[in-house]
Amino acid sequence: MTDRPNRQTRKRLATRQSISDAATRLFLERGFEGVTIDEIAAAADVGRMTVFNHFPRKEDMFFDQDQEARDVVLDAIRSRDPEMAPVEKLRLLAHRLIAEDRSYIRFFDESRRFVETVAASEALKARARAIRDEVVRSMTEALATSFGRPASDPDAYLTASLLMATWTVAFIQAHDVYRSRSDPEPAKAAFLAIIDRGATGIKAAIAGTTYA
Amino acid sequence: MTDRPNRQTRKRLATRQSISDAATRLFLERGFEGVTIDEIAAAADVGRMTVFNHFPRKEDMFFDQDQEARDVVLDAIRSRDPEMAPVEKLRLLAHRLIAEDRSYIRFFDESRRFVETVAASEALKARARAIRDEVVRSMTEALATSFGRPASDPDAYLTASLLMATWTVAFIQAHDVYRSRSDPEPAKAAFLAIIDRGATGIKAAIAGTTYA
DNA sequence: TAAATCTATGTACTCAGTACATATATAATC
DNA sequence: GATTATATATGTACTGAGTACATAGATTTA
Repeated sequence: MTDRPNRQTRKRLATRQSISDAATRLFLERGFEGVTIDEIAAAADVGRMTVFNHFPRKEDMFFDQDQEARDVVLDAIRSRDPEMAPVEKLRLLAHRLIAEDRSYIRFFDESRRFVETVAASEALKARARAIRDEVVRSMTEALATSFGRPASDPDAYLTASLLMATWTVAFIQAHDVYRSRSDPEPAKAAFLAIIDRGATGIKAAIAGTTYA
Repeated sequence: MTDRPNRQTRKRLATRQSISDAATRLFLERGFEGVTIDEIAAAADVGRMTVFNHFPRKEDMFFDQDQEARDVVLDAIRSRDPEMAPVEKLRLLAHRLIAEDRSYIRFFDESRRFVETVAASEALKARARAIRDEVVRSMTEALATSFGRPASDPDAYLTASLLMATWTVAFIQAHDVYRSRSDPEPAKAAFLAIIDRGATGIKAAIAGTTYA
């Protein structure tokens, strides 16, 4: 199905990947602020400007894989289901993702280093927050349009914000548990407990609206 | 009561204020990215290093007044009241602040320019998000300790996050309404409608916990 | 008054990011 | 297949925020 891209594209993607790989490795080793663009360029054996060609911001090299995680959530919202309200659908999605041990909500040593690297850097935390904001906007739009409402509907915005707040707390809290116990199971349980609590609350918050 | 500070302190505060004033005026005129630190120093008639002395980050010059707003919320949480749960207390606080027309939730031309300046700058939006994160941490701690729980209690964290999400949506949505209507009254109504919805949801989310 | 401290400020630096030019590889067209 | 167009890699030179470090002068304290 998916045509193999032509040589130009293959080369471009290979260059991009080697920059991303070199950068991520260095960031995990020495921390985000402990690595310069010049060092990344040298490690990936490309010119400095090539780095900026592929990643306009330094932070983009670290958060280079998260599109898939966003799409899973957005797809769940977009595939409107007359049988089930979106909040419940996302709650069940969380349970399924945990059960299936999907990489972006998995608890293992590398994800711990990842989380710790973010926590140690103001710039990475800032970018993580910006990404969450952008996902809230996408969720708002997906919710509103899939119910035939204007894209900036306040109820959709509130719903999306509360969902994101819940998922964020669940993620951070679960990683805290994992850090102290080094066992994925209690972390998973903590994650789902918070998701369930949040879902209960959000349903109450939007009772009586289009999205209930 | 409050002793008049000594001359050294008075001079320091005066210098700080004149930098903050010059910076804010320039930011509102030309946008955050359109002003350099050198220009701010010149406008305030101080050396460049003096600016960094008082404001380690450029963004600090813009968000220089918001401590009061944070304290009002945190004080409400800290003054534990056996008669009323904290979520309800904050809901009523929101109504009171709107009724009293308090400056940090007021809708008038200058606040609109302020909000628009933030919206136009990635750096200012990033700092606003960081401040919200910090307030969530303070609220979590205030909630947890005022109920005699460990400072990082997950239920307190979820409560604080949902509260902040609600207040943020209310603020942004209300300013959207104000921007389109130029009338504070519908904006106030929009603000309180969202606060009330959020409060209902959060109460449901934390039913059965210490904080209900 | 002398010593200690605080505040303002200068110099010189690092590093992310931008503007602009250009060479080279690849793709598209005749 | 030669030619033209485009995409990618890369260099040079710059801007502007922020840091490290030194120091002068004002103010406070002993």
